[in-house]
Amino acid sequence: MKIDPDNPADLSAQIATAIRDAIVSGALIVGDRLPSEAELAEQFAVSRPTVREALKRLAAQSLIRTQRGAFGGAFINRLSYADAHAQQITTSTLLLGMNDTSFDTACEARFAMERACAMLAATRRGPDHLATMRAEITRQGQPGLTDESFCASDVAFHRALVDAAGNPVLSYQLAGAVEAMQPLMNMITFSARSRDAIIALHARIADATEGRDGPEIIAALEELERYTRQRAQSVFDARAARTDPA
Amino acid sequence: MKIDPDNPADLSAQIATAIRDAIVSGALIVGDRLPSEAELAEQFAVSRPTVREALKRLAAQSLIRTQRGAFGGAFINRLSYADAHAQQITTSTLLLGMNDTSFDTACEARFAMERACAMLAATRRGPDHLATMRAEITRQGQPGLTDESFCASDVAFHRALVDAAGNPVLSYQLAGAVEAMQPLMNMITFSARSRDAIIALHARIADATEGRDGPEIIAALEELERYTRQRAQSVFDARAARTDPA
DNA sequence: CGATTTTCATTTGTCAGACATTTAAAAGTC
DNA sequence: GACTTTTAAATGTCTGACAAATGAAAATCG
Repeated sequence: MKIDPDNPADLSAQIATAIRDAIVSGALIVGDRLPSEAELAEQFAVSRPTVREALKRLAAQSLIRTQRGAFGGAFINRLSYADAHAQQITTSTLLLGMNDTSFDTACEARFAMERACAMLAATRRGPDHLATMRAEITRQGQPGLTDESFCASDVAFHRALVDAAGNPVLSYQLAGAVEAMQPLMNMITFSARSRDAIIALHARIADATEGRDGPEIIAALEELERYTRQRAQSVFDARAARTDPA
Repeated sequence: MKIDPDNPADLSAQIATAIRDAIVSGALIVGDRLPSEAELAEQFAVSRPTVREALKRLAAQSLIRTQRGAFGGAFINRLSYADAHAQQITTSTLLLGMNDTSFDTACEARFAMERACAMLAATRRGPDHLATMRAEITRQGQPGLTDESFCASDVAFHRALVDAAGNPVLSYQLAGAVEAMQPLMNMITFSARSRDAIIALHARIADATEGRDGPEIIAALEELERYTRQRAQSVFDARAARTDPA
């Protein structure tokens, strides 16, 4: 674990990279304790604040956790699915928000991936997944629900479908795709009529999931994608006509 | 943008979260310049090193970039697909490596997602994608190729297939699933015969992509998943028999 | 002797002040 | 006007220090 002292730029970044590489390569494993900040400072021939900046970089990625006190220090963290989930959602949200990704592109990716869960969900769905889906459908039908709450419930419904696939890796990957779409979906105002159409499709998905009919889930998701993109298109068209009435 | 000064724990984490929230919510947009470290220190009523630790946390997630000199400072970074790609691969690799995720689970997720690209890839594939796929197939057939190189070429082949779908969001999401599998795949030794089987399936995928036959791509990928899992199983069985000859 | 309390060394969290380095704008010069 | 020099602002780094937490060891007490 060495750094290049001739490169006077970004010492803390170099140190962080060196330690990260040691973790990824397996030289440092979960639970291992890093040397104390003072010892690291001596090893890398830098000051303690510089070491600390490097450690904070790693902490930001949940690679280490720190503990104060005697026999405390920085420990290699087990990257949990929950941590990875959260990171993925933040990253995906920013990615969509900052790169003027078109609604269609995001929508296409999201439904393509969600359909990938359909067959597994049909096989492995349990009563809890079905219960969640039914509950969210009920909520979506309640009058007076704000658009934000409707979208949140929509996300919860689809998460239940994804989780029904019973594959944590798939759930983690899909989290970004499904949840990051929410800010984009929030830009769409859902009329009562379009809500009914969506709820009907959700019911169709829930029924198909209950009946373990994978192809039917896929068909319903395709229909939902088509409908969502059409709704978005009309919203965007209306907005364009309002701001640019030429 | 406020922090809780009564909570004396993790001031730098609080500051980082406050700024990150401002970015995610859109209060700070790409290109905006944060106040200088000295000004931030004054605003949050903390010292400059503490502010710096917070900024390094954000830099670790590629949320900001810093520039030295007059009129320098910390600027909100545009999160590029390339940055997100790299982060995703690191996170996914660590996730698989640290949570004793079974090979089957990872494999199932990876192929499920990859099949989600098949229809789009059949529609949108260009000559460059085909060329890459053919080139990698050729490389995979060369004698004397190490297992690591074979796996690397395998990843490149599948990346080409994913990229052929022509959806950057999908490419970003898939990067984690496909590339993070590589360390797991590297644990498998590929005999000449199993390489031939894989190459044959790759050729089948390339042919189907060329013929824009989405269902055939999916069928070939399913076959490949089956074969991969079978190979892995026999490798693990052999290993278990060697270490535990009871 | 056993249980409880106290002490203490270790380590992270934070602060203050300082200097080096980089950078671009502003001032000066020909 | 074009070029050079100066300068102010900002990050990068260092030194030294103190506060707070924490678990182990020592001391104390029943």
